[in-house]
Amino acid sequence: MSLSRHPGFPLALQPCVSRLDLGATQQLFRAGTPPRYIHFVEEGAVRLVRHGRQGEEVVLHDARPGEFLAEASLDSSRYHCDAVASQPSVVLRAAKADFQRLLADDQSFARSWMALLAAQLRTARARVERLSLRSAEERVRHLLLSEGRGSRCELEITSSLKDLARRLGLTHESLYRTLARMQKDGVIAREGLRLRLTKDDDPDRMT
Amino acid sequence: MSLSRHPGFPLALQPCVSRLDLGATQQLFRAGTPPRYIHFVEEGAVRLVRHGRQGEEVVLHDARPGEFLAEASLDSSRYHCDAVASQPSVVLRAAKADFQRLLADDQSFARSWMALLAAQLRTARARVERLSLRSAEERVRHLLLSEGRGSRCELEITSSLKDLARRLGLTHESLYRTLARMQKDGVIAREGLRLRLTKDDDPDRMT
DNA sequence: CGTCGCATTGATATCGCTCAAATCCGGTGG
DNA sequence: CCACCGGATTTGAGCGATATCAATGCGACG
Repeated sequence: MSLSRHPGFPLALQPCVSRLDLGATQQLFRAGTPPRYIHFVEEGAVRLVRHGRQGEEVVLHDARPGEFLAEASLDSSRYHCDAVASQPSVVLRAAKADFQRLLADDQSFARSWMALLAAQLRTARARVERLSLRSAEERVRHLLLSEGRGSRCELEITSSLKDLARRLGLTHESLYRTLARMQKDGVIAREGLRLRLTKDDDPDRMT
Repeated sequence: MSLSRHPGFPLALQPCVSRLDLGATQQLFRAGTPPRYIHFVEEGAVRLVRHGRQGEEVVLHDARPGEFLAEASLDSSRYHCDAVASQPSVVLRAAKADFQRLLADDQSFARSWMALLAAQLRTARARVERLSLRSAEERVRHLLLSEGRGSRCELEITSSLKDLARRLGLTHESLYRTLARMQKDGVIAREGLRLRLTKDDDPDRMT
C-alpha cells in the first residue's frame, strides 16, 4: 500500500495504517458508536460536531492536517460526537488495538501522545475562556492575544470568516461588523485574512 | 505530612507531593520561567493569565479544584503564562522530575494520566459546546443533560448559583430568572441546590 | 444587632440575533 | 468570452434576550 506521509504522523504507527478518502460532508463516525480506530487528518478538514434538539449543530473541533481525531474518545466506550469531513479530505486510520499496543511499548511515542493531549486541552480551555467573554470585540481581542504570533499578535485566518464566527460563538454578521468597527477605531489592521493589533501606544508610559 | 486528597488526584503521585497555601492574588509561577513542578488545585481557584503590551490581561483559564495546572508545561522549557490565585487556595505540587520518572516507570500511572487528560479534554469540549448555545435556557438544559445523573438528569449544585452562572457564561440575575421561568413552565424542579428535569417529552433525546 | 454576601425581583439599556438585500468572487458551462 | 450560479462578504433595520443598575429579603457570622 502506498502510504504518503504527513510529517506529524508517528513512524511507528505506519505499518498498521490505512487510508480513507472522504468527500465533503461525508461522515467518518457517529456519536454513540464504539471507537475502533484512531484517525489522523492528512489532508482537508474533519469537523467534530454534536447536534442539539432542533438540529442545530455545535462544532466541537475542526481538525486540520496533522491532527488526530477524537483523542478523548480513545478510552471511552463510545464516541461523544459525530465526525464529518467539512471538505474533501484524506484520513489515515489505525486499529485501536494497534495504537494501544504502541502506547504501551514505545516510550517516546507515549510521551509525544501525552504532549498532544495536553496541547489540545490548553486550546480547549482557552476557547472556554474566550466564549465566557460577553462582547464580540473582547472575543476577537482574546483570540488575537492568545493565538496571535509576534508582538503584534498577528493571526492568519485559515478558514472563512463565517467559520471563524461560529468558533467565536457569534453570527457572521456580528463578526463582520465587529471587525469593521475595530478597524475603524484603529484597534486592529486587516489585510485579507490576516489580522493584527495595531495599538502599541502605551497610555501609562511616563515621560 | 497530612495530605488530604481530592478524589481526582492520582494515588501514585501522593508520596512526592507538597502543599501550598496561597492567598488571593498570590502568584504561583510566572511566564518565561522554567517549569519545575506540576501543580494541582485542591481548593480555591488559580487563574492562568497572559499579559498584552499595555498590561491588559487575558484570562486563559480559571482552574478550579480537581484540575491540574499547565499540564502542557511538562514538555516546554518555560511557562507561557502567569498563574495567580484568584481567591485563597490550596495547591498540591510535585517536582517535575518525580512526575516524569513516575510516568516513565509506572505503566499504569501513565495510562491513568492519559485517561485523565482525555477526560478533562472531554469536559472542556462539553463546556465549549454549552457556551456555544445562545439562550440561557438551552445552557441550563445542556448542563443537566450532560452532567446530570439518572433518567431525570438530577444535578446537585456544589457551588453557589452565582458561580454557576459564571461557568455558564451568564450573569447571576439571568440565571435566577431562567431557573424561575423553567420551574414555572414545569421544565425543571428545584429543591434548594438540586435540579432535575421534570419532563422528558423530548422526541430525539440523545443520552 | 450590624455587616456581608447570596438570592431574588424590577426597570431599563444595549448588544447581538434575525431577516433582508446588495456586492463580490471563483467556478462552470454554453 | 460571457452569462450564470452559489457561497462568502458586507451593510441595513428592527427586535428581543441578556446585561446592567437598583432595591429588598435572607441567613451566617462576629
